[in-house]
Amino acid sequence: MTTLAPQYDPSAIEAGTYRRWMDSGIFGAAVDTDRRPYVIVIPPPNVTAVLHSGHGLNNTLQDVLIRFERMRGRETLWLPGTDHAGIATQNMVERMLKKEGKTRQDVGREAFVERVWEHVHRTGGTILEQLKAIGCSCDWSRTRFTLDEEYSLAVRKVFVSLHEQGLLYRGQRVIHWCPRCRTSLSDEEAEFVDQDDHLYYIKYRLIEGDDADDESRSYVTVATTRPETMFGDVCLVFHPEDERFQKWLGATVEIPLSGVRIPIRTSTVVERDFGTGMLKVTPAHDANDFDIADALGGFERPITMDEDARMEDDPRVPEQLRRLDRFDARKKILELLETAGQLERVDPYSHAVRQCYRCETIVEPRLSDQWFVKMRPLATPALKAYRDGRLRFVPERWGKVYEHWLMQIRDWNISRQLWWGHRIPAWYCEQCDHITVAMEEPASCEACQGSVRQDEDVLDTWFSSWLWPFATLGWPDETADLKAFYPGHTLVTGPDIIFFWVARMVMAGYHFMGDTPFETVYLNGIVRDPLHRAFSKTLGNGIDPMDVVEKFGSDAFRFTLVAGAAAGTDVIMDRNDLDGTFAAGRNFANKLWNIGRLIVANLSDGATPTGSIDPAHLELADRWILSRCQRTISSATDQLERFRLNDVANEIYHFVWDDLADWYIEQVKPRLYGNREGGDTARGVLCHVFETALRLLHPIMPFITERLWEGLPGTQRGLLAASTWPSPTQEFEDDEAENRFARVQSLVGAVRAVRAEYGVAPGKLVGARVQPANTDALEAFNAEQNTIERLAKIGELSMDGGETGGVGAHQVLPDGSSVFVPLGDAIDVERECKRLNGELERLEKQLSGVASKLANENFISRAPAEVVDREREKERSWQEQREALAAKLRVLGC
RNA sequence: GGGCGAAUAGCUCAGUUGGUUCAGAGCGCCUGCCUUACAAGCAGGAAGUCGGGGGUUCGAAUCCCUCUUCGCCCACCA
Repeated sequence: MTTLAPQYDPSAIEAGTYRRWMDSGIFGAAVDTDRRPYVIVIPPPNVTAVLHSGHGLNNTLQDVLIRFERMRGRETLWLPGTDHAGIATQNMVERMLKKEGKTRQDVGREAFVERVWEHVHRTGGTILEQLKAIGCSCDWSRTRFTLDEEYSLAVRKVFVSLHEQGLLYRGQRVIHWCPRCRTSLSDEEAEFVDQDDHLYYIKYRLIEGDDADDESRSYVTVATTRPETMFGDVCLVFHPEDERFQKWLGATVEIPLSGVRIPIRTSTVVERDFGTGMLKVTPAHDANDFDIADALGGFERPITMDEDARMEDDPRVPEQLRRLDRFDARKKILELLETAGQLERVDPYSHAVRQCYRCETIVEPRLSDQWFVKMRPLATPALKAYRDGRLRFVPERWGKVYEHWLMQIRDWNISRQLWWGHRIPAWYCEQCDHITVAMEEPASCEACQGSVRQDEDVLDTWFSSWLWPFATLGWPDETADLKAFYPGHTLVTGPDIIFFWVARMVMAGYHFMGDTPFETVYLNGIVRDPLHRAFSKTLGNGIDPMDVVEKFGSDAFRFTLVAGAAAGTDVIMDRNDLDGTFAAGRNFANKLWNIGRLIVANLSDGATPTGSIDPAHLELADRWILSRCQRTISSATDQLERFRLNDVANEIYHFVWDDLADWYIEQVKPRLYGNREGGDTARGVLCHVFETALRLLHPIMPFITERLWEGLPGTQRGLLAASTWPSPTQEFEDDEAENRFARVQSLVGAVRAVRAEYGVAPGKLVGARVQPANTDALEAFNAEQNTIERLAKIGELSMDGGETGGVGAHQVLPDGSSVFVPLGDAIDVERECKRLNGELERLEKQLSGVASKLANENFISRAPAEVVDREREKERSWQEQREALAAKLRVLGC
């Protein structure tokens, strides 16, 4: 046992404590055990990420669950790792290159990928070290990376199997194209953002017949938000039942500026009330238009913009517009249309456009060849799992979001035109049309033995992360890990990736493993600033968890997050007020520390070994705290099982601070000091209760509890992290003791209130006479004399002081009993009267001031209403104060 | 356009099946205390028409309707 410093210094113990856990190997999961497994896979952070508060919250919650289940005796596996995060990481390295004035094309694919690996090897995995700093008890021996060689094998295996099963195909579709990242994106990666925009009404010249190139031309007006796409138009369509346009069915119009001629057709997709009721169809640059043109049949799909979203160098595009960026082109086109008199009007129009989720560039719909996964067959079991209750969400409402998405799921574009990621295992024949899909590079084309070249693209990052729960365990091999730890149990993540990741993991889990990868999805909230904005790098409003750990300790950080975040609710943190934000956790850690110090200081001589408390010697306060302790155990266990982690934190907090520190410890102090009667019992109970509190608190505050645990007496107690969660039993539950102690508390509270009110000096004893409301209460009070006297010994209260009748104050207790607190001997009545009279005088002066103000017509009529109200409020509160003072003076008889 | 959520003390938020325990917590504020575990503390205190309105009920912060204000998600009216 070592001595403890008066103030808790987390930095002095945390690193060493973590090392002891690591050395003991308790974070490692064993496969050869009878214990029931409990598995969480970490949401793998980007390999180049540094820890932010969101990670802090997410991983703390996981660690709380893991440590809780570990202490409950389950074989826990918390599997850590990182994600290669295709676009994000590639962008990061591209930005680095840019500083050197280079692009990835300049350095070439191989050198670029080499460069990314270098970066990953140099700075990657920083975040994992930071997770250790906040106490995460992952099984680090099983750390995985989504680009590990074994992991890549799983990814290829999945690609090949899906292909064999007919669930994977290469198709030409209009996909979301990010011209900045120069890659296609899935629907989920192209997020909606509202934009104030314009609707342009453009006049297409009507060609009456083949030879109608005369001046009797009329126009058809079409509304569009993207005039720059019009060179890719293949027809105009209106609703087949729209009377207005019937006469033009089959007619030909000319695309403005380019003069390309296109027909007018019909489609039921058209909304008659929108725009002019006439829609331009651009199959290569709009997904809907693609479908319309496809349904009509027989149209080309001209691509009129290149990969950088510049107007294509193509005969369809007027020469002066070629190579222009799409938005510059739009401006130019509008000018030209205006000049030509073909811009009928421009309406303001706000709508949602899609942008790249990584760089926020507006995406351009673009026709291209991509690999797609047929999702509907995969979605079916994932939906069923939710509906059958095999998979549940906390909070429940997210389940509906999950369900809705799966019901309207569309095929998943998994090709990315990037260099960083899993290269698509498909090889194209140079001679024939055959595509060879295989685990390893084929020597030649399967069909014709021609030479082959591999697909240039890589796979969507999420195409590897959706395998995380089983690919990390060695799949497709039938490893011992896989057998032992699949399916897992809880997934803790943010609601923002329900579609990207959660739903897809469930689909992959059922498809490849035949079971859900986890039973419960716990969605944590988002960490926000005081203006409720999410933390972001660009806003600079975030809090670096490492700063907090350094300043207040990991436990303060963790406690604040856990206590402050009910499931699914956001956590507010103010980077400009770290002290305020983390006060609860920091103060609580210090409180624990000092309870520990008191115990250590008083336990050295003759502590009763924990667990051998003799019921016969227990006093009321002992029975009370043991009962409260037992209830806290039951309740905390229950709340933890229901994922109400904030309730767990707050309940233990109040038990430790209010019950243990403020009442029990104050009550037993007299027994603790020296060799008093009952001292050993008090020490035994105190030790037991505190030890229990440490166990309960350990999952939330692992460092300080481990250190304090180490300081408690008892040989070979081992690590708290490897110890057990207190079992919820009824052993010490004692309603009677709780009720009776509650009466003591109310009595003591009443006396304290009187003391504060009348300025009784600290340390000065006052007496109290209780007139119990009924015989039950009378008995109870008589039985509690002992306890009350104990409290009296700390200098606040005695039951025998004071004269009946004399000067004193009455207080009514919740049970109806009344307390009389004689004050004659405790205060200098004369002086107190003088003081109170002085106060009263001052109040009267203030009151007459405000009264005359309020009587002043000018004031009432001219001053702003809220000022008048404020004065009225003042008057009211001063009048109340006057009443209170008068009452006090009456009590004191002056 | 559809859906979900939120509105409770100055601030950030709890409040589970409608009922003594419901009007709470932390921070902040006011008063008094350096009491031998802790001033990162102790004791006491002020502070809220539970967003507005209506309804159900013996009883509503809680259930229903409606309005207002915010936030999020989904969506092929270009």
